[in-house]
Parts: sequence; structure tokens; C-alpha cells
Amino acid sequence: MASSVRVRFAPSPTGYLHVGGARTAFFNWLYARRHGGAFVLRIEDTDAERSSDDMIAGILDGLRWLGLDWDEGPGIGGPHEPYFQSQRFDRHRAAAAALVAGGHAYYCYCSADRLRQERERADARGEAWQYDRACLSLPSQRIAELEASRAPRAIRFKVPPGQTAFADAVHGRIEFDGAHIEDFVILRSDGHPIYHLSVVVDDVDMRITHVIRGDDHISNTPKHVLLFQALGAPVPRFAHVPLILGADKKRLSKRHGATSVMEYARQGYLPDAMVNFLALLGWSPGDDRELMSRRELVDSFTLEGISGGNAVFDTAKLEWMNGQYIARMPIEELAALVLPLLAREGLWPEHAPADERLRRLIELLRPRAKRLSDFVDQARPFLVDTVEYEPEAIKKHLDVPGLSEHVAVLVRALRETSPFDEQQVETTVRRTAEQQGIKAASLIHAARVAATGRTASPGIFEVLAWLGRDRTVRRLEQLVSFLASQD
RNA sequence: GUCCCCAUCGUCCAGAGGCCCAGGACGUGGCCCUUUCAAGGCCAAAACACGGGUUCGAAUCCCGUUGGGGACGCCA
Repeated sequence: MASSVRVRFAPSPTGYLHVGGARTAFFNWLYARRHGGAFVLRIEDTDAERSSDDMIAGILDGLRWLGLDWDEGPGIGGPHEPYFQSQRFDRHRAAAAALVAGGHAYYCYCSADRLRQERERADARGEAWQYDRACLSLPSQRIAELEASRAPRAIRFKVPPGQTAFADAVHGRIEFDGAHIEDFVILRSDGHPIYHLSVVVDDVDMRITHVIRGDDHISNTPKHVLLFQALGAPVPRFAHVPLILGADKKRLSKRHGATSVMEYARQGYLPDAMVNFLALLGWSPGDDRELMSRRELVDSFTLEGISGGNAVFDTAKLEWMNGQYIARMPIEELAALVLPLLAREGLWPEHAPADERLRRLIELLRPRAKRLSDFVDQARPFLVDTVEYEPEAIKKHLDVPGLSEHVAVLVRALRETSPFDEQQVETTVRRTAEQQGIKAASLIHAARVAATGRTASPGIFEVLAWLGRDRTVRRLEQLVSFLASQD
């Protein structure tokens, strides 16, 4: 396979997997799957202080939850191990040395202090400071002195003059003038590689063919292109994906609420819905399709379909989409997801399987649910022994003259109703209302309060039929007592 | 400050010179259905940032302005 695509997702484990990263990962995954290529996962844990195993685990959890399986990387290895950048320092150091030897990079003895001062001074003037190449042409005698005194030295890349351009699948050709790129450090004086060096060396080693990453890397890309070239490696194709913004159009951050994909998992969003929603944030199949399966997404995905502008994360649309997935999901699958949530709330015995009755309840609740967590809240009155009446429900539906009487009559009628199914219950309730000379609605609302304690529920006849005769009668009688106690 | 990216309804997208007095979806409003709340159905309001060009013709091409975003570390 000459054209074999190799893409990678390279998160730095300095935080959880946020929605922006998730979308980038997904685009990479889609591209790999679309072209029968490899999706490589590489952990960029170069920054030891800010990286931790917990965060790595969190990111992997997020990817697994989304269903983004990687072909090479942590946990499964692969032909280009290791997949942790921190274990590849030797490679990076060797590359840095080779660049120095080849005249592409040079030692820099400038103190961090001096650089900081220069920058602060420039900043005060409202300007940006670029490294002044003080160490580029140090006299050999001075170098000898510095070496003799064991002065710390970093390695800087010597940026060549002229234009550096690259083709970007979403932005087209992008060009930078070398004059605006400073001689950036590639190896710290403590021997640790800098990000720019590490990514490029690793991408070269791992034979990455397409770099699909966040827009915020555009200005780093010329540096990377220069490094690929200096290293004598082919330059991969780039695709810079625009960022995801919060409702205020600012970059997504903690104050925007949920930004971690696992937070959405906790809130009851479905991975398929999440992934579908994320795909449409900044990408389109070129037509008007919205609800798309993974299969369809894979079949339709192209880098050219990615739009150039930033996108606002619209929670309302995510909710809608999640509701669509809930509505379409096979009941068995849905029950399997809802069950543990009910069990956690003590509404369903731990480890007990979903029976026909529970499946029916979930079916009743389904059209009203946007998130899995909605099931827990809405199922509660059905699965407890004693219903509690919401104050609003009492106020709104129980203040009917003679209601207690009417409900008592309904109870007697329901005792005789057979079969106790939706149809017959409806007939009974309506007939009773007629006989009592009241509107069916009054009885229906009262029954809803009796059965659920709430003002909103699935259709009341379905609800009563689901409860069954005994429980229905009991709950209605409880209402009668309640009404009596109110007088 | 410098460099780079972006610019179609409130939001996400379609539109790659005539098919567009701009299409879909979410959201919003109305109506229908109805026992409530949803779901569903129907309808509606809602946008090519601005100014110059190019062209017989521009949302689509070019330039500028404005606005938004990103990057300018011995962080990733």
C-alpha cells in the first residue's frame, strides 16, 4: 500500500481530554479509517512537571468512551515504540546533535536572565522581541572560554532567510517570512528537547503522513517544516482545524462549564451523539445530512470538508442530537445504559437485569429524555413505594371541588376494570368523569398527581396501566386520604 | 506591537461566477395533535460585515477597512 496514511493524535497530558482535543482526535481517526490507514496515539509528556499518569489515564478513558480506537500507542505498542515522548529523549538529542553537525543549529550560551530582560524591555515598548543571534557567530576563543567554564548551553535552530510555505488542506497555501521566525531553542540547556524538535523527530520516526491538529499550531508549522527539511525528511501534509469556542466566542475553558468529554459522559450524553455532534462542528459532508452514523461519517470524511472559521460549541444542539440518538437506540441497549444509573440511586436492585416491565417504563420515558440522567429523575416516582406530591402539582391540580369524592368513585370503577390495560383504563376514567359530571381533564390531572406526584408525565393511561391495578388503586386511595387531611 | 488565520440567519453548516430576492439543522415564535410535559407534523421570523474593484453577471474572484481568533517561551 504505497499511499498508506498514517496520522496521529498527540495530546499532552497536562489536563483532561477536552472537546477540542476530542474533535481533533476524531478527525484523525476518521481520516485513518477512511483511508485504511493507521491512527497512532502518542503521549507528549515532555513536560514532566505538568504531566501525570492520572491525566494520561483520563485522556485514554475519554478516547475509549468516544470509541476512538488507536492502532499504535499506549497499551498496545506498535512498530515505532515507545509512544511516550518522554521515553524518546535520546532520539531527540541525537537529532539535535545532527542538526548542529549539519550546520542547521548552533549552541547558545545566553542566560535565561538576559533573554527575559530583553523581552521585558521590548514588551515595555509594545514590541515583540526576537532572539538576536548573539551566539550565532561567537569567536572561537569566546566559545572555548564558555566551554571551559562549563557554561550551560542550549541548542538553537538556525532559521534560514526567505519564505517558508506549506500546503494546508483546510487553509490552502500558507507562507511565512523567515525574518519573522526567531532562532528557536530545540534543546534546553538541561538536555531536554523542546516541543518543536520532539514532534518533528517523532513524526519522522513514526512515518506520519498527515498532521491534523488545532489551528493554534499554524504559526508553529513553519518551524516544523524547516525542521523536517533540515532533518532530510519528507514534509507531511497539514490540516489545521479551527478552534472550538464557548458561547461568548472565547476559547473554551473551565469557566464555560463542561469542557471535558468525560463530564458529558457523566451528564448522560451518548458517545455516538457526541461524536456526531463534534464532527459537524467545523466539518460538513457537503450536503445537508446531520444525523450520521460512524460508518457514514467515515465514508464521507474529507479534510477539504473542514471549514476555516472557528466554531461555537452549541450545547442546545448537542442536547437535541442526544435526544435523537436516545429515541433511535434499540431498547435493550438503552436499558443496559439506564440500569446502572437507576441502581446507583437505589431505584433498581444492583445487578438485577432489566425485565419486560422496566423496558416498558424506559419506553414510556424515552420520548421525553434528552440525556440518560433524565431517565433517573423521571423514573423515580414509578420505582418508589410512596409518591411525594410536588407543591406545584398540589396547587395546580388538586384544588377541585369534590375531587376527593370523584377519585373515590374512580377507585371503585378501576377495581372492576378488566383487562387493566391502557384502553380499558381510559374508558373507565372518561366514563367516570362523565358520570360525575366533571371534565375528564380534572380526573386525569388528579390521577397524574396521585400516580407520579408531578404535573408532567407520560400519558396517564399508559402510566396507570404500567402501575397495574393494585398500585394504581393504592396510589389513588393515598390521594383520597391526602385530600381528606387537607380539609 | 509583529506575524498568521477567519468572516453567510442568534448558533452549526450548504453554497466552489449565473441553479440564490441564498438552502438545511439547532434554537426562537405560531398552529396542529393532545389529559400534562415531551416527541412528532406544518408554518414563520431570521444572514451573504463594510467599501472599492474584476465581470454581461458576484455570497462566490482581487484589494482595502472593520471585526473576531490564534501565535510570538530554555511550555506543549
